Amino acid sequence: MTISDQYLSTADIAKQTGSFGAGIQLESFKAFADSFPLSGEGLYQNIFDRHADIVQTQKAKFAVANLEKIFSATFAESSVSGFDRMSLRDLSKTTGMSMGAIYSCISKKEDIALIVADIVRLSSELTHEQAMSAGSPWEQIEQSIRFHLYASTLLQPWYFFLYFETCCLPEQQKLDSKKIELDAIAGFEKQIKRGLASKDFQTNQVAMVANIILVLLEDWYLKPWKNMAFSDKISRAECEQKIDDYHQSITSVVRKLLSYQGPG
Amino acid sequence: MTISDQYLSTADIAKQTGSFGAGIQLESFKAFADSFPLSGEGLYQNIFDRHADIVQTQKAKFAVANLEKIFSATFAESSVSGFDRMSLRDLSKTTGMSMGAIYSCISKKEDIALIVADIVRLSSELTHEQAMSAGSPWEQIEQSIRFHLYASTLLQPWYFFLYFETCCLPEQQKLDSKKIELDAIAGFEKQIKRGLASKDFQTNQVAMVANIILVLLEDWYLKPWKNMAFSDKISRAECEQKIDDYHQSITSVVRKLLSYQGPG
DNA sequence: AAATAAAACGAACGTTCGTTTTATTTTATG
DNA sequence: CATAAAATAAAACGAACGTTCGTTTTATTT
Repeated sequence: MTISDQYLSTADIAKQTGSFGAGIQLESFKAFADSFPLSGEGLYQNIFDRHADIVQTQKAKFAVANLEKIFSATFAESSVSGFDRMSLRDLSKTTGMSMGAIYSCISKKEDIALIVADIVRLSSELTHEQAMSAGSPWEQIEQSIRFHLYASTLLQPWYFFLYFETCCLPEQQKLDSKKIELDAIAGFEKQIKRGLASKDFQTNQVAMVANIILVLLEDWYLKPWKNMAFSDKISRAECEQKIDDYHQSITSVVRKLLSYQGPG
Repeated sequence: MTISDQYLSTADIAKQTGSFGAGIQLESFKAFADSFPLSGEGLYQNIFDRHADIVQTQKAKFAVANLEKIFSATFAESSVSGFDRMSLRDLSKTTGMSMGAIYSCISKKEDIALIVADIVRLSSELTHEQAMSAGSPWEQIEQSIRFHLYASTLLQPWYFFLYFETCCLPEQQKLDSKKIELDAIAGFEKQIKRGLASKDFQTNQVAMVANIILVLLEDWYLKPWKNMAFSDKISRAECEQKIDDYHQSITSVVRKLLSYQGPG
């Protein structure tokens, strides 16, 4: 059994609760953030629930607060110097936690990276599920891009970390990480082909257009300095505006490449 | 004086020799490889010349052979585990060199990353120079893309390494690395604006199109598993074919986005 | 053959890291 | 207040790391 197998996928959770990925709102970024299960406090509550074997702290209240400290500090430090160079002694200082406190949230340093990989995988599965929902081919693509932008904005440091620290992970998680990307491209290809079949789209570069969508989505969370949507200094309204602008840019390009003339 | 300042730029070299970046052929990949100064043996000879302060081995013959071993092994190992995790003891085993031999080519581990940053910067400057050459706006863009594809194919492990190991570098080199990307985008924007001015192109998404070109070029050397152009198993002719196919894909997309109807 | 200098060797050093253990104190909650 | 959970601070451990350096090998010249 690989490590990625031992945690429940969204499909498993859906079987149990019937509602994990359901009811996610796309009307606005605020509505999305409020309904997305991996947002705000819910994110760390999810980690606490999903990784009970790793997190030794028993009370959710303490675990959630400390996990937030650990991951925030990890992202801040490793985005500058890399995960390997971040020592747990540094982490202890920047979080204000003792070594003992850190080691009651994780059992080893690598757990931090493993949990990030798990969360991003989970988020990607939610994104992938949404892509299967009904609507015209164009609506589907537009909504998928929106979902991906919203999710990767909320989880920007997580997506960023997984992309650049993949080589810190065991072999299976490396493969999982690559599979996330390939699945995303395959999803867009499928949507484009559907539009070709219904004569909504016209192109002989299905793979290329799908790939462009993906790399533009990656660009969003990998190069936050290109857009300033992730700064703490801007308001949520400004952030929402930037996301909408970028969404508009991508869909405009894709519309042109798919020769889509219809509404939307 | 920053470290990047202490090595000659292509402009400085051009002043001295008048020919470092001149005469690079774009007719075919083979012609390019033969005329590109950072290709084959010339690459390590260049390192030996440019970094005489680092490389303590005196005879070029030995230095070139050992530098090739060191960098080849570094790229092989660090693309899997990352530069920080690659120990110099591993490097000693895989290269068959002793620790002492390694330390007569470099003065410290970080030198390896610094030299990679220098070579990629040099290659990018050559690319940037070429972009200034004459021709119609469309020819210029097409040629720039071709130059970038050829150079980043020959130096794929170098470009790849710099992208993923930037955080292992000192602050100045981190900034340099980001500047390379921003300059490339700015270069494409300039070319697009030129085409807009001459009415060859038509778009209201200059920055977006320039950015798309860049991320597609990055995709080429960052995700070699998408295309198999970097495998040792394929012939140079097959490799050239794959580059041409990808070049065709990019230019086709860009032509569409710039509404370019003319020849080419 | 002898001399020389470059190159290669590899054991050893000091440091840092992840991790564990210890004893003690603080905090939350019934 | 009582008690269990949580957090603290400090010390210690062993493994692994980058780096150094005295020595040996090799190639070339005298």
